[in-house]
Amino acid sequence: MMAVTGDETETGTSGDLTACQLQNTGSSLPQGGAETSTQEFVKSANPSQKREHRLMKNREAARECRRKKKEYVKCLENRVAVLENQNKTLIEELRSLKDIYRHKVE
DNA sequence: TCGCCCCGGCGTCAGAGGTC
DNA sequence: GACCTCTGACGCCGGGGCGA
Repeated sequence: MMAVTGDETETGTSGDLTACQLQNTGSSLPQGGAETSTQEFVKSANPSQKREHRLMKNREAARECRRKKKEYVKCLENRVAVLENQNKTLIEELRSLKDIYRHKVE
C-alpha cells in the first residue's frame, strides 16, 4: 500500500523524506490530443446538460481529491511514527556512547 | 429517550493554474 | 480567451457518544 514501512529505524535517514507528496496520479483525462466523446457531448449539449456534466465531473474530482488528501495525511502520520522511532534510537545510541566515553575518561 | 455536540463524508461554488 | 482540473471553503446531513 504505502511506501513507508515503519520499520526503518537506524539507517536511511535521508532516503525518502520526499515521500508523501500530493501529486497528480494521472487519473484525470488528458486535456489535449484527440477529440474525446466527452468533448463531443459538451459541444452538442444544451446549457443545463452542460451544467449537469460539469457538476458531475466536479463531484468526482472532489471525491478523488479527498481520497488523495486522506492518503497523504496517513502517509505523513506514518512518517512521523518512523521519525519518532529513529529519534528514540539515536537518543539511546548517544546515551550509550556518552557512557562509554565517561568510563574511558575516568 | 431526547437534545446537544462532534466528526466525517458529501455536493457545490469560487478561484487558481495549466493547456490549447 | 475558452475550457479544463484541482483544491480550499462552506453548508448540509447522518451517525455516534454523552449528559440530563
